[in-house]
Amino acid sequence: MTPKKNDIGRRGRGRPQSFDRTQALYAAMRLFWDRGYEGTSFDDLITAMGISPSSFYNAFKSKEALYQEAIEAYAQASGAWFYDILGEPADTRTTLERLLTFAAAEFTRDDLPAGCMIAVAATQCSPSQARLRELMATQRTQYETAMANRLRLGVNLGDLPATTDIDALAAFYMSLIRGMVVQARDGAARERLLEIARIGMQAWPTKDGGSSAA
Amino acid sequence: MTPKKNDIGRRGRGRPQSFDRTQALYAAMRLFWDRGYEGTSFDDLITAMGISPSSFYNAFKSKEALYQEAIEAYAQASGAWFYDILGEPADTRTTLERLLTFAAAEFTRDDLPAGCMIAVAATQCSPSQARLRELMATQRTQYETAMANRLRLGVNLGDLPATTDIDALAAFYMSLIRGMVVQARDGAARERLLEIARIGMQAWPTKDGGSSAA
DNA sequence: TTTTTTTTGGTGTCATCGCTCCACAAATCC
DNA sequence: GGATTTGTGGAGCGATGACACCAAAAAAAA
Repeated sequence: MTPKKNDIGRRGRGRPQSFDRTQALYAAMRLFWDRGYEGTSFDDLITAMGISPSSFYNAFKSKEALYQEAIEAYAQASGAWFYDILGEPADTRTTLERLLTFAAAEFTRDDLPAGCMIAVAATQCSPSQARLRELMATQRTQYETAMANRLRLGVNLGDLPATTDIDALAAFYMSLIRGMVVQARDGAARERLLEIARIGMQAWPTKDGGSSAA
Repeated sequence: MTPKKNDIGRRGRGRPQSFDRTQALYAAMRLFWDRGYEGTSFDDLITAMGISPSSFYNAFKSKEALYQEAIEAYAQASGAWFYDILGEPADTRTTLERLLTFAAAEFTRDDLPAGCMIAVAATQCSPSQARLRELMATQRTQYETAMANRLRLGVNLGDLPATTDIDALAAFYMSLIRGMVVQARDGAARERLLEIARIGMQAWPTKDGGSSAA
């Protein structure tokens, strides 16, 4: 709570900002996370951020620009585990298992809104928000591509059969994760998400690429 | 386009409605389906329904009441396949397989909005829409409960191991379906959803309740 | 035909949304 | 200290959202 200096430092002469820009951004992020873009009003934002409209406009340009910044902040703060785990030097199956387990935990933290800010955002919105919708779809595609790349590496490493349909497998696990997000937002307990994750790992491809039926 | 009589018939004396209430309701349903509740404005609605504000108010009471009617219409028209398939006299695995396959097809019809009206609706919304949010969560719970009941029947029929965690398995498949909805809304092709469904069936419990690993 | 009941089109209204403007305050620079 | 530069609080604004009202219209009932 100690008022820190702005992270980008003084920009020259003139009156300094009376608020912590980073802190305000995080407050906005949490609101957007919980309520979505359209569900968060300007007044909600400036109240939660503790600043006036003019300060808002001066520091963040517009609600839409703030949302984009909030997404970036989310990706770096609360979404980094995804890429972190993908980059760990474990075998591919273990990596996916850790990813799902971590997702279950992250989606049910009691110090942050439930679920994920990006996973199901702007899937239903007014046509005037088409840009936002495409932005979120792009974000989701990027996460899915990152997973696909890790799975492809798994094929190269011999962790997965050469016949594996990488893109489909990535789509499957991302679908599962997004469904977990809906569960979390509807109030599901962490244990429930962990069970979903465990069952999801049963779908992991076998050497013969076939079913798990006896 | 021929003006049909209202499906509930004349209600007595007085001027008859000049529009088809059912048709107007379906037009509203499609808008809500595509844009969500908050993303659909009053003007959008009356334009798509082809009626005036007073006719709207007279016939549907309010936007929120209309939304509830739209959900019911959706459940009966575009969501019925879910319960239909659950009620088919196939073995449990086949039933789930058909459910996922049908979902992939239904979520990518070109004559209707992509995805599902309920699966990811109101997961992020303003606090003023708390009632709506709970309504949608309840709807989702009902679909999940219906699936759980069918799975429980499967245990009783011997289609599933007695040790199966029914609720977890239902949560898993509903999560997958909801994730498929996000994929569909982001523009995924039907084939992609079918692949997700196919992979999802790999997670089907085996007799030993264990992994499919060799 | 007259009365009664119901629907309709058009307009008005009140609140909210997302800014925007401006006079002032608080720093730095000289 | 004065000039300059930048941020701030608060008031206001145009647009949109979701109705709400009312007089006219159109049908059945008498």
